[in-house]
Amino acid sequence: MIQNLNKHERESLHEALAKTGQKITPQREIVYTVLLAQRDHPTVDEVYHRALETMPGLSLATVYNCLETFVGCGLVRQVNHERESTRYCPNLAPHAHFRDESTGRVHDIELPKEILDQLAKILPANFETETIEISFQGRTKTSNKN
Amino acid sequence: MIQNLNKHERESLHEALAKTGQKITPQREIVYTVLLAQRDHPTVDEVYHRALETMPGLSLATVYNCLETFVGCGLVRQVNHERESTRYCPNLAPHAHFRDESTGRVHDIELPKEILDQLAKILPANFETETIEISFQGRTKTSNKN
DNA sequence: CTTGCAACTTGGAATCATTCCAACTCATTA
DNA sequence: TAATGAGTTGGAATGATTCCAAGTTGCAAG
Repeated sequence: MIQNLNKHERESLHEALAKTGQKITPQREIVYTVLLAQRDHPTVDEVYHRALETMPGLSLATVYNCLETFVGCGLVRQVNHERESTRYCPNLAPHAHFRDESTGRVHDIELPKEILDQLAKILPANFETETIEISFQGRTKTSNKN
Repeated sequence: MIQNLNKHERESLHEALAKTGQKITPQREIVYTVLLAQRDHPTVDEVYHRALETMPGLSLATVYNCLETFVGCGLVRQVNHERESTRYCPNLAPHAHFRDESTGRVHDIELPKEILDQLAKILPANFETETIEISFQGRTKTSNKN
C-alpha cells in the first residue's frame, strides 16, 4: 500500500544520514517512506501504526529513534502544538503551520521570505536566531479536504 | 518578599474572573501576584514554589487550576516550547517569544502590528485565525541580564 | 448576619507521551 | 573469527499534567 522510496528520495535519505555518519536501515527507510507517503503531520503513534503494516514487529521505540535521527540531520521538522503529541513533517521549505481547532489537522502555510526578513529585524541586536516558528490556530470555514 | 497586588491589578483580576462568573480566592490572588512579581515566564512548578513562600500548604493542583483559569479568562498567556514544561506570561500586549538555547530563558519580543497584518494575509481565504504564535530560538551574544 | 450551594481547593492516584536501559542483532573492520 | 559500534527492541521509568472524590469557602439572597 505504501510505495517505496524513489531514487531521488532514497538519495536524500542516504545523503542526510551520511552527513552525520549514520547508517541506512530498513526501519529508517520505512519510517521515512511513511512520512513522504502521507503528508498530514502524523504523530509518532500514527507513523508507528502505518509503518507496522509494512514491517510488523517494528517497535515504537525505533520509530521514536528514527524520527529523532531525521530531525537531527535536518530531513524532517517537528511540529509542536501546545502539549499535544509531537507531529512530524517532511516539508523542508520554510513554512508556517495552521492548526484547525475543530479537526486537529495541521496545514502547511507557505512563508514569503520577506516576512522572515522582517521578523529577523524586530529582534534586539544581540539576539542570534537559529529557528523561527510561526503557527496559526483557528478554523477553516468550508469543508476543506486538504 | 512579594508585594501584594495594587488596586489596579486587583481590579483586573476581579474583572477578568467576574466576566466568566468565577470567584476571587486567596490562592488566585497569590498565583496572580507571583506572575506579576517576576516576569520571567515561570513554569507551573516555579510558580508553585514561589507561591508556597507566601502560602504554605498551597497545592500544586491548585496552581494548575489557577493558571488554567487565568488563561481561560484571558489574563495570562501560555508559552510552550517543544515539549518542555508550559510557562506562563502575564504580558497581554501582542508579542513574540525568544528562547535562549543556552540558558533556557524566554524573552518577550515586541511585535509590530504590521507584521501581524502581513501574516494574516498569507493565509488562504477560508482560514480563520484566532491566535498567531511566533517564537524564535537562538542565543544571546553578550552576557545579558534581562 | 446567617444560610445554601456552586465554585474552589486539596492530596493522591491515574494518564500518557516520551525517554531510558540492557540485551540482542548485524554489518564492518582488524 | 573476533572485536567494534551503531541500531533495534520491549519493558520499565520518568515527569508533566489531569482526574477524582472529599472537604472547604466565597458570596448572593434572605
